Amino acid sequence: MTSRKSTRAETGGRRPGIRDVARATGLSITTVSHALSGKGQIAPATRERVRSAAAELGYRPDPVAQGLVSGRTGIIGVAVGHMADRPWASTYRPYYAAFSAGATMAAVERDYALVVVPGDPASGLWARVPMDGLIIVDPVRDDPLLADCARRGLPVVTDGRPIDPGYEEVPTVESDLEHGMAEVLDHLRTAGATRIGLLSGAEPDAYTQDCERHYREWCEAAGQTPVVETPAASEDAVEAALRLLSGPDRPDAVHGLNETYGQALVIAARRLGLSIPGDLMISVMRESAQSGGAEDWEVPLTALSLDARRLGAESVTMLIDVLDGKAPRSAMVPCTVVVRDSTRRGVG
Amino acid sequence: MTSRKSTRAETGGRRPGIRDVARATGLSITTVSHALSGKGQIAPATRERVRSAAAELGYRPDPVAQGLVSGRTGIIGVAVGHMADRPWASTYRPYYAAFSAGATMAAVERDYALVVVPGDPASGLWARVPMDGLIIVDPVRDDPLLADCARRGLPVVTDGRPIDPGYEEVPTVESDLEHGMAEVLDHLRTAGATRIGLLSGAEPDAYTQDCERHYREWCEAAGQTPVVETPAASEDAVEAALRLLSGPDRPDAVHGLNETYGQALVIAARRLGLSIPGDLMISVMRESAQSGGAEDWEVPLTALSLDARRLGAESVTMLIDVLDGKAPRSAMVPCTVVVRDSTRRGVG
DNA sequence: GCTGCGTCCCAAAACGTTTTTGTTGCGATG
DNA sequence: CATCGCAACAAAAACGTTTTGGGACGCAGC
Repeated sequence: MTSRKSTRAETGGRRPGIRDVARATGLSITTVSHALSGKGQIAPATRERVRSAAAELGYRPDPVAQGLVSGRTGIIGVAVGHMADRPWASTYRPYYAAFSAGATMAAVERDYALVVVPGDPASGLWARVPMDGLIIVDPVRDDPLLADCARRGLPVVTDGRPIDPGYEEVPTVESDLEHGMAEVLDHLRTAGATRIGLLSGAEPDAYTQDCERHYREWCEAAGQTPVVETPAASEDAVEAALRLLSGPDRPDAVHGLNETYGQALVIAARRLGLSIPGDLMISVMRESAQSGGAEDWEVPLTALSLDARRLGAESVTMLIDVLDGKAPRSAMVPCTVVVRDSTRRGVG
Repeated sequence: MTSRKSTRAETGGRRPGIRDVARATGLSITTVSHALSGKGQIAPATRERVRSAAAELGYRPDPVAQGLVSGRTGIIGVAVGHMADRPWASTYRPYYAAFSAGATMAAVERDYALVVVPGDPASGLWARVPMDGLIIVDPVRDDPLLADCARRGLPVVTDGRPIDPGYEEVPTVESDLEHGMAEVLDHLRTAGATRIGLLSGAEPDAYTQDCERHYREWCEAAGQTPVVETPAASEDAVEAALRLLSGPDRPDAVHGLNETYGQALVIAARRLGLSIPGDLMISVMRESAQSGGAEDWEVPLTALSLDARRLGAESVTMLIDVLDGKAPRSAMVPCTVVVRDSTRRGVG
C-alpha cells in the first residue's frame, strides 16, 4: 500500500519506466535493460540491485515499446468467417470456437498469445492489430487476406488448402476428408442406403470443393448417380433440403456438410413426412468433438466428426515453426465417424 | 506483380514506411500522416496524391508504432483458468470457450481485438502482450492478477464478483445464481425429491461460494438439512460423488456445480446401482448453451444453463465503456433451467 | 611505461509513428 | 502600408524500449 503510493508519487503518476529504475539505482538505462534481460556483462551485485529496484517500483517493460524495436509482438492471429455482408455472429460456427480453443492452448504453450479476427478484409481489424503471423481458416477463392499477407510478407498458415493458384508453398493443415467422406458414405451404404445424396455448401473454399469431389468420386466407384443440392446465397438451408428430398428418385440417405444442414435435413424430412432412419438416413459433418447442438436436435445424428481443436493446435505449431525459420510440411488431421440413431435402421 | 517487386526494390526489401510515402510524394512525414489520418489541414489534391502513393506502395501504418505513441493497442485481454500447477488444457472448461466466443464477437463489433491468456500469473504472458484492459474470469481468493492490474492501473472487469476486499468498485458481470439455484432446486423438489444434495467445488471463487450459499439458504427455507460434498484438491470428482451418495440419509437428488461433476454423478450412481431418475435425480450446471457433452452422456441431464456467451459479450461491452471513460454499472445475466430425463420421474 | 585484454558500464542511435510547435506565403482588413 | 488571420506544409520532440559502438578502469606481460 505505502510503497504503491510512493512509487506513483516518484514517477509523477505515470507507470514506472526503465528511466525510473535507472534513476533509482543511479545506473544508466542501458545497464538496467541488460541487467533485467540478462544480456550484457553486468556485475552480479549490480544486477541484483537493479532487480530489487525494479521490483520495488513495480516496473514491467512495456511490450509495445519492446515490440517496436524487436519487430516481434508474440501475437498470432486467426482469421475466421468469410461472409462480409452479414454480422459476424451469424457466421460464427462451432468449428471456429473449437478451432480457437485448440489454437489458444497450443499458442500459450509456446508462449504466444492468440487473437481471433474477422476474415472479412473490409473490417481491417486484422491489419490494425500487431501480429507476427496469421492463420487463415478456410481461405476462399480470390482470398484478399491471403494476397494482402503475401504482399506484406506476413507469415501465413492456412487451415484448409488455398484454392487460388500461387500459394502452393503456404503450409497448410487440413482434415483428411478423402478417407472421412469414404468412411461415412460406406457406413451409409452398409446401413442400407441405396441412393445417397449430398447437401453441399456454397462457400468457395477447399473444404466444400473437396467434400463434393470425394463424394462424386465415391459415387462413381459405387456406381451411383450423384445427387447434390446447394443452398443458394441467402436461401435457407431447409429450402435446399426440401428440393433434395422432393425430386424424382429421392435419396434414402443424405450427408450434410455442416451442423446447420443437419438440422435443416431433419426439419425437411419431418415436413415431408419422412421417418428417420426408416425413410431417410441422415449423417452430417460435426464441426468439433466438443460442439453441442446434437442434444437439442430431435434425432441424434450420425456424424463425421472433425477434430477442430487439433486442427487449431496444429496450425499454431506450424506457424510458430515458420516464425522460427523452419519450413514445416503440411499436415493432415483425421476425422472420425460417430454412429447414432439417424443411421441405425435395424435397431430402433 | 510488377508493382510489388518495384516497391520492394524501392524500399530496399523492407516493408514500406511512412518515410517512403513521404519520399515518393516529395512531402514531409507530417503531411503524409495527416493526409492519411484526415487530421490536419491538407489540400484535397495533396491528400489524394498521398492516398494513391500510399496505396501504390502498399503502405500500412505499423500498429505497434501507433500503439507506442497513442498508448492504445485496441486489444482486450481475457484471463481464464486458475490452476497454476496443471497444464492449461486440463483446466480449459467449455465455459471458457463459450465465454471467449461471445467476448470476441462483442469486441470485434466495437473494433477491438480479443486475446485469451492463462490466468495463471506465473506464465506472465498476460504482461507480455500489450492490452488496453483485462477481463478476469472467476477471480480467486488473493487473486494476484487483480492486484497486479490495480498496481499497474490497468482497467479491469471481472466475470464473477471478486472475493478479495478492496475491489468493490471493479465493474462485474455475473450470472443470476440466486434465482437460478432457487429455480433448479424448486424443480427438483417439485419433481419429487425430498433430500437434495450438492456436489460443490473447491475453487476459491465467488461462483462456488455463491452457489453453495444460495443452496444453504434454500435448504433453510425449505426446512432441509444441507448435504454438501466437495472433491479434494487433486481428487477425482467421482470419489466425492461416491461419498455423497454412500453416506447415511442418502440424497435422492443431487445438483452438480459443473458439467464434469454431472458425469461423475452418473458414474457414481451406476457404480452404486442407483437408477436415474428413479433412485436419484441429477441436475448440473451447464456451462454454456452451446456446450456439448450431454449427447455423450448416457443420461440427458437436467441443467441450470449459464449463458456464457452473453456473459463474455457483456464483459467486453463493460470494459470498453470503462476505456471510454464511462463508469458502467455491474450487470446480472439470467440463467435458465432446462429439464431433461434425469429429473423426469413420472415419464420415461 | 606501453600495450593488450577483460570487465563493467554508458551515450546515443534506432524502431515507425503521432503530436506539438512552428514557418511560409498570401489575401483581407484597417 | 502594417497587421492579422488562415491555409498548407515541415522540423523536431515525443513514446519506451533494445542495440550498437565504444569508454574508463584495473591488471598482467613485455
